[in-house]
Amino acid sequence: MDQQTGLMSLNMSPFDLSPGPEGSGSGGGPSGASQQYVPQGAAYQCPPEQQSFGYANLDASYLFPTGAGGEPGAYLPAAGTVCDQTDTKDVIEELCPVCGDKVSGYHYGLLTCESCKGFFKRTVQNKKVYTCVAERACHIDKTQRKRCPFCRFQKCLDVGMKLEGEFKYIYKSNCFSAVRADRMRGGRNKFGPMYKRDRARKLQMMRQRQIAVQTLRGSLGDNGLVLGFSSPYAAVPVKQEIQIPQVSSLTSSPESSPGPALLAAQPQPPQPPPPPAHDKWEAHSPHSASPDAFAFDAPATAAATPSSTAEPTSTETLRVSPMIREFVQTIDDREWQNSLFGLLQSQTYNQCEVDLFELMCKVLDQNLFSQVDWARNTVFFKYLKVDDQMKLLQHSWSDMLVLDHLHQRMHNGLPDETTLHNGQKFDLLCLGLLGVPSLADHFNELQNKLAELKFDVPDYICVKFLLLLNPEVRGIVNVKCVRDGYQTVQAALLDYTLTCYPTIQDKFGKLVMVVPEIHALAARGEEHLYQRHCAGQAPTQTLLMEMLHAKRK
DNA sequence: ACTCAAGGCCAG
DNA sequence: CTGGCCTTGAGT
Repeated sequence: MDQQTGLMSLNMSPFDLSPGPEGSGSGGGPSGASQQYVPQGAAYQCPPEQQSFGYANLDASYLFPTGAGGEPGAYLPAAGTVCDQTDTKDVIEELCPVCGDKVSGYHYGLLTCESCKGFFKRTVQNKKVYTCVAERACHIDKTQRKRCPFCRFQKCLDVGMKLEGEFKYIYKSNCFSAVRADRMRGGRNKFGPMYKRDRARKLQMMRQRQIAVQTLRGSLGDNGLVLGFSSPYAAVPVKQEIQIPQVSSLTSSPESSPGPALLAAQPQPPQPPPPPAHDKWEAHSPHSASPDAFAFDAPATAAATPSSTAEPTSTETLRVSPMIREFVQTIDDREWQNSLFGLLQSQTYNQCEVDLFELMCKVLDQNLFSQVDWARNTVFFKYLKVDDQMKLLQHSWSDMLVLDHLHQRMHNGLPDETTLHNGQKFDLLCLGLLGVPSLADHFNELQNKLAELKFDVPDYICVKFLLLLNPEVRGIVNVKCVRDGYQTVQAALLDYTLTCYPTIQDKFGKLVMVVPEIHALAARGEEHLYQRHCAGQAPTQTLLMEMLHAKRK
C-alpha cells in the first residue's frame, strides 16, 4: 500500500532545474530579473518529517466540528452561526496560515502575518521566480519560512492568498485587487464585505486545513474520518512544473493590464470563467431581483431546446413549495465557479506546466469541501450525529460531485474546457467524470436524458438531497431521521414535477431512475481515482483521498 | 476623524 | 532578501 518507493524516483523530475550554488546573502537582483533562490546550503533537503503535504487539507474537525460540550454533532451550527461566534479579535489572534506567525490583518484576501504579506507582495510585484531544491514540499513555519521561497509562495497560493485581479470576477471592476498592478497606494479595497463573510468560512477552513496537517503529522489515524494511509510521506505529488522564467519586466498600466503583472510571460490571457449563471432557475421567477441574473450565459442544453411548454412558468414557479425554494437558496453556484477558477488560476500561476491530473484532484477536493460545507448546513442533515453524517457523505460524495457537474453544465453553461493561466488546457468535463475520459459518452447520455426531462435547478437540488439522505446506507443510527428527510424531499419533488411539469409523463419516476445511473458512473470514477491514488499519482492527505479510503474500510 | 489594507522604505 | 514600521487614501 505504500507508494513511497516508487514515487521517490518519479519525483526526480526531468524538469527540475538544479540550481547552481548561489550566494544567498547580499544583493537581490534588480527587480524583474530572473532569480533562482537557493536556500542556504545549496543542497538543503527537507528531512522527511518536515515535509508538508502538497495539498494537505484533511480535517475531520472542520467537517464535523464538535460542540462546546464535546458532543459531536448533537448540534451543528447552521451557516452563519460559526461566523457570529468568531469575533474579529479572536480571528486577529489567529496564526498566519502560511507560517504560523502572528497575524497582522487581512492581506491579499487572508489573515496573514506581516512578513508573509511582504513576501507575497514582493514576489508578485517583482515577478520572482524561485526554485525548490528539495521536493517542493518544504515545511513552512515561522523559523523556516526563509529557507524555501518556492514552497513558501506555493503555500501562500495554496492557503488562498489572492493574486491581483482575481477579485475582478466577483466585483467586475479593475479597481479591486490584491497586489495592485498600478501600485496605487492607500485606499481600501472593496472586498471588505467579502472578508467579513468569509472570515469564518473560507479562512477558517483553510486554517483548519493547516492545523489538520499538523494534527495528522502527530497522530495519524487517531482522529480522522478514516485513515488508511500507510505513511504520511507516501506519494508526494508528482509534478512536472517549471516556474516561468522572467521574460521582461513589463510595466503594466492598470487599464491595459487586466491580469497580474506576471501575466507578461504567459502565452495568452487568462480565460475568464464563464459568467456565473447561478440564477437560471430564479431568472424565471418574478422575484428575481438582479437583472444580472439574465445577463449570464443561457444554459447550454436547455437553451438549445426551446422549452416554452415544459418549463415552469412564472405562475407555476410561484406554486413551488417553500421548502424547494429554500433548497434552491442553499445553492451558491457563483461561489462554486469562483472557487473553481480561483483555484485553477492560483495553481497555475507562475507555472509552465502543471500535472493536470493532480490539478483535477485538487479541484475535486475543493469541490468536496464545498459539498460537505453545503451538507453540513442543510436541514435534515445538520441535526444528525456526526457518525451518521460521515456515513451519508462517504456514501454519496462522488454521486454529488457528478450531479453537481451535470448541474453546472446544464444550468450554468460550464464549458468542457478552459485555458489555464499558464496556457495549458484544462479539461473541465473530467471533473464530472472523476477523471475517467471514457465515461464521457455515458455522462453525455445522462445529461441528454436529463435535458429531455427538462431537468431544472429545483430538480437538481432535490435529487442531490435524495443522494445525500440515503436511508439505505449501512450503519446509520438515526435511520428514521434520514428516511424522513428522504421521503419529505421525495414528496416535494414529486409535487414539484407534477405541478410544474404536468406535460412530462412521469418526470418524477424518470428522475429517480437516473439516480442509480449517476451512482454507477460515480462508482467507476471512484475506482479510477483510487487506482491512480494507489499508483501514487494523486495528491495524498486530501479529503478526496480520505473519502476514497473510507468506502474501502 | 477613523479604519485598515494596500504600497514603500530601509536597517539588518 | 527579509520583515517591521511607515505612508497613503478610499470607505465608513
